[in-house]
Amino acid sequence: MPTRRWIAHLDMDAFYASVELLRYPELMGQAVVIGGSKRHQPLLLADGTRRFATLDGYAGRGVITTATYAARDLGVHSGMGLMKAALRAPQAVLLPVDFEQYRAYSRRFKAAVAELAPVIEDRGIDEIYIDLSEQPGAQDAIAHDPHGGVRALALDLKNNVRRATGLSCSIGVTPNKLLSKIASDLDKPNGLTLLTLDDLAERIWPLPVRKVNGIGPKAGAKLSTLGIETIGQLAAQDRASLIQQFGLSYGAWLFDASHGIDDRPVITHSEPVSMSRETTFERDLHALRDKTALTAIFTQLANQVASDLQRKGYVGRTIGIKLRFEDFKTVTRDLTVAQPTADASVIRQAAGSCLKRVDLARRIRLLGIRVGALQRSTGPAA
DNA sequence: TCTGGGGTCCTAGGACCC
DNA sequence: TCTGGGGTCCTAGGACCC
Repeated sequence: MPTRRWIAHLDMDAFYASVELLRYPELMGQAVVIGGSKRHQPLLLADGTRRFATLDGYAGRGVITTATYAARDLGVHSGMGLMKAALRAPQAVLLPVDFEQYRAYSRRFKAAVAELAPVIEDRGIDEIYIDLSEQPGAQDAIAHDPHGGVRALALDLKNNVRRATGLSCSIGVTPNKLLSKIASDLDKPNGLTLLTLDDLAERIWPLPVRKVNGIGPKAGAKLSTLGIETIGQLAAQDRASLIQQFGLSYGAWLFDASHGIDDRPVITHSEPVSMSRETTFERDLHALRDKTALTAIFTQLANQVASDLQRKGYVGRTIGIKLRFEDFKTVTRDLTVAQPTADASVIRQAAGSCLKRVDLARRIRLLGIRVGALQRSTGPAA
């Protein structure tokens, strides 16, 4: 392991929305949000132009998965309910999600990076970490002129991604994953940010604690009640008091993170731990009054998760369900069976016995089925 | 006008075994 | 028989991420 690592974090800019703009270039520069169901597919008119749905009057339970930068300027962002977004930006164009298309572009941008730098960790559909430390050829450039060499390599990555996909991305390059993740966000879109530990106080410490990957809503709120808003303020705490407030594991991690310390390697291969399917109903359903509909959905979820497992070549031993009630309270139940399976009827039956252990007095808004403790299946599905 | 769907990891208690 | 300690598995919930 080299003493000095160079780790890149590459994040595609407004990925889903940008893929849609390739398909509908006439929307370039406009406020566009992606989310919801296939109902609002654009209509091709007789004169060859397209008619797009807008957020105005949207009714339903969808959320925004991605918004263009123009839409973000209107105060809407990913995760926001579409009905709330419709009040803020009624004229924004609404497009349905097309995961198959995004997955195709995801494969393309990752392949374009791999041509130049093969040590890649997948972090979902639109981002990756890349270990540049051992780059053959880059090594000399890095040794002679660390910043120039690394910058040139990162620019090559951006160019290759654009050539292969027509899309822009933002890259952060630093000595570790934690800092690179923050850095890639500093100059979005189409950004390139190089930082070393010498830049910590000036570039990282002024940022809000929530910019750290791993500090979420709960930890952020607790830090705020302690008067800690920025990463610098977090770094000014002593380790012992953070451990006292947050426990040994998380407290020590908070301390290290605020000082830019992160030794995690770039993981180039990982096996899935679980696979699941879940669905939120258009209206809340009652276990007795809507028994027929619920039964059909339950069977469909079991079939879907079974076919996912079979297609990808896995079997699992722990079968579980997830329910979310009308009051948004969520419960899970699971059951570990003797023989790992990918069989829809076995999964359905085990999930059914989990369901019997839940009090179904309240109406249900979400139902899910999960299979965990996965192993690779050998031969034809058991 | 409440909040999608797909994941990972951690914690904690109880069962069970040696 | 009145009572230790360690290890692993199972289950439930929750924080967090993309």
